Amino acid sequence: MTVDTETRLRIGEVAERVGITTRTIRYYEELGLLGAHAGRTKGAHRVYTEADVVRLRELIRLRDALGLTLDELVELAEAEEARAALRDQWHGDPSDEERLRILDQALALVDQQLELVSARQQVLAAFADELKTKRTRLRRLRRELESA
Amino acid sequence: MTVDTETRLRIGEVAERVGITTRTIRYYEELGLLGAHAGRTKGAHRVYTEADVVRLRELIRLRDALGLTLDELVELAEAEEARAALRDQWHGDPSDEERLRILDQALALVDQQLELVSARQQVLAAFADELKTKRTRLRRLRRELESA
DNA sequence: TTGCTCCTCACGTCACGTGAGGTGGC
DNA sequence: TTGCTCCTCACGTCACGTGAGGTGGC
Repeated sequence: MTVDTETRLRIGEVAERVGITTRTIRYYEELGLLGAHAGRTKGAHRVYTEADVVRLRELIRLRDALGLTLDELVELAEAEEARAALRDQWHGDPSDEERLRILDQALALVDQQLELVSARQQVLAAFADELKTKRTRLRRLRRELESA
Repeated sequence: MTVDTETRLRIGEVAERVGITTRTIRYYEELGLLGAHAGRTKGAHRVYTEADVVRLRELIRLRDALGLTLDELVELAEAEEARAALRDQWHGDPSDEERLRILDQALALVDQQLELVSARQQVLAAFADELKTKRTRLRRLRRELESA
């Protein structure tokens, strides 16, 4: 899963690839969800890489599929940064207890997201069942009508 | 599936049962999603039945699970009313072609919703797979650390 | 009568949409 | 040079949230 960090993308290209508008991208940057490229002088074009596309897709999925608010996304991003900082220490030389703590935090987050996914899946499954029952009933009526 | 149309509910009770706020209920009424009880004098309390609770739950599910906008819900409600009007004719004595047309419209709507559900299910399934892979990896790391 | 829930404005907020007017890179 | 895409305000919109101030039913 190596990501191309060479190709420079413009905001319009990124927006099209992810399926959102440029306004959304600027808004997310404003909220601190997109680590605005530091060395950008005011008025200059924003420059992105494939890594930004991946990140944006992930944010959009958390928003749409799990229904997270942007505030929750910001929280999550902050927690991720904290974990990234810890991950840098990983190869440094933390104690085993420290490493366990890092892993357990990561596991808790994954479990939490899995539960949200599971809850949504149950709602959708129930909905699908209902719709299929409805469809069966309608189809039966239709057959009866045609054979009459 | 007979629905209690006896018990009179107040807006606060309805809100609690459905899991939304009273503001949302009033807003939906304003948009025409909730057939405001006609004979209500200005300032008088709104009165609901179990049927309204069922309807609201359905609207909320279409909003949350399928991501429909309120505009789309209004459209859908209008289409439903049109179908309800036709259903009243059903027992009247429409031609067989007319009946077929009614059934086909209903089937088209159900199919359309099933496709939306299916699309959402696929996204969630892919997400769940990713999270489970992540979890497995984290757990393996954790075991290795503990047995060291 | 006393709370409690309801009522109607009406402004605030979240997550962007949509121009206006101007500048920069192939 | 000419389009095209980008830039920054800044106001608009959708779907409600949140009081303010007042009235009605157990």
